Amino acid sequence: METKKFVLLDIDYVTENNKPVVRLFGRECGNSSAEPIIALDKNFKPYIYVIPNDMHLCIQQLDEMDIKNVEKLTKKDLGKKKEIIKAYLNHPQDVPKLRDKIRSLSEVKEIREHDIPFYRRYLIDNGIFPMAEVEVTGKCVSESSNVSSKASAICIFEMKEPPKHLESEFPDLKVLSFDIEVRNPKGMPRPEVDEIIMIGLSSNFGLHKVISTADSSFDFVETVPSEREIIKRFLEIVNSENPDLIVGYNSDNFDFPYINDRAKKLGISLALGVDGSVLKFMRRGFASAAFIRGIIHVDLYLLMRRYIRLDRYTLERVYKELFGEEKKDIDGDKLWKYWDEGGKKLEMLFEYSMDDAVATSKIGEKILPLNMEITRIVGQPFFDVARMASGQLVEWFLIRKAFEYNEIIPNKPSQSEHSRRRTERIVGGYVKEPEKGLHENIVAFDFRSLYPSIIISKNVSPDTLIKKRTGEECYTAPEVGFQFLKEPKGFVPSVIGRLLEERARIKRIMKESNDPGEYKIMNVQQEALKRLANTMYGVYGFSRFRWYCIECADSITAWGRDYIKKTIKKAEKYGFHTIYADTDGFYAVYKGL
DNA sequence: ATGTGGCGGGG
DNA sequence: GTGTACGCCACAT
Repeated sequence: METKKFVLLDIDYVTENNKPVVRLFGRECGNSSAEPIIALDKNFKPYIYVIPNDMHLCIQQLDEMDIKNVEKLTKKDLGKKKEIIKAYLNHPQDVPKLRDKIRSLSEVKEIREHDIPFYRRYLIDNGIFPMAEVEVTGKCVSESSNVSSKASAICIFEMKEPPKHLESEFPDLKVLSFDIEVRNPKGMPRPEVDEIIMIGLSSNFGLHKVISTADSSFDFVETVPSEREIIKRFLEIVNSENPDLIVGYNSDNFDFPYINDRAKKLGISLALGVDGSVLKFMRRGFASAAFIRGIIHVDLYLLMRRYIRLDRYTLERVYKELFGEEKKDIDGDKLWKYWDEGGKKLEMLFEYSMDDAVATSKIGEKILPLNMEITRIVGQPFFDVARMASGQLVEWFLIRKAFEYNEIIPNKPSQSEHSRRRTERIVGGYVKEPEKGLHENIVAFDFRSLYPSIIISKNVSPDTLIKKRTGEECYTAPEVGFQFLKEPKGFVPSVIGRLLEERARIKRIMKESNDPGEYKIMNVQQEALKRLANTMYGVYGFSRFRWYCIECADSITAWGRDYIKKTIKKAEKYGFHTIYADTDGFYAVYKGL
């Protein structure tokens, strides 16, 4: 038996002998030349929760269905203790196959946690976090230099015990950014006819180049004989450098699909994965996501849309917003002319290609740390986290917390429940339309984390919401009149409370820190905690969420309106006239008494 | 007011 | 893959 420590980058499962085998992908921390590790766990079983009418009869019915591996458990369901059944199944795919049948058993009141993807379940139940270190115990089963088409060595490790989470430093990861150029003389590039002419690469490990079929006097240009060789060279670089992350700009929907289409046409297998698997695409609703096993592909376009509010999200616009510098741009419709003309124009095109890859790199450097930190808190794979909306982030964070607090996770709303919820309207924050004119000597006031504070101080949570009045002490929301128990502390208020405490703790340490590197990391950590706390309110008001609670959402905004109105009134007594107010802050001018 | 359709980014 | 989902705006009715 030996142990290995590595940064957890990616996770999935494969099926062996009809049993799931979880695979953890990672690389030894702080050693950029270390080989990738794939740790296998054959001992994690899929399960769902069954809430029975009668415990004994229900177990009998499950037994008749050939579900013999069951455990009795006590869990909380929105704070209420319940005796439930944890029913193990053989394979994750048995869950969608069998759940309807289980649900319809006469002794089954409800089934729960039947739609948590297996790898997510694994992360939650084992308390391990992507982008943080894990320690595994077992043995290395192969130190192969030839797994499928992989050029480099890889360690395959068989785990004998569950993995352990290690409190670890922020990992130093190898990040490769890329960007392709296409010769498209007619409208948008069409992969059937328009060839790739350049692939620009930039990284934080010294690799900066443009691979192309054209010659150049620039040192950063590597010339190869054909488009086929451009793609092969790209593959070769990824396989030999083993970056932890690959970033692109709109690469989910353009660069990777395009490379994929061209590779198919040229008969190249895009074996980019750490396990030798090919580039895959996952349909995620309206969009698609490009996926490389064992390497995290992040599309920065998606992150930027979440990170800053802009009218447009072109690479140029985003770059200017973040760095204040203009980036030279070539009109997409004319790009092919630069290529065809050659000479000076071609050199400009090379510069543009390199520039785009570098800009992508720089944007990545700027926003990846925050998102990695969010990943370390939410505890789902970075690939997923980088594609989740803020509400989903909060929901998956709460799902993890629910496991820690021994709470059963609420089910997702059914289609009909979802449409019912959509008809419910929540009154928002208080807005006072701004007074026209140029105002001088303005004072600004705003509440710090207004909604999170209300949730905590008024204990606003679905499990503390009073449905029928008893004599217990409670908080009553203004206007709407909903009531919340003072004790015990609700699930969501507890979780937000812990987030804000942790943030305060980090901010305290920051004040005493004189190490700029450490300071920067802690600043990102507290920022991530703040963002998560501030979006927590959303889970109550978004119709498709598990913790939807319109009474909670309505009460929070009602208290918010109450607080700001009272504050404005108080300011008036001291001679301040408010000229504009919105939700959690206002601007005023001093008029005197 | 309500419904439907298209689009974002990329070259 | 314990799949399958956005949110906004323009335009029409």
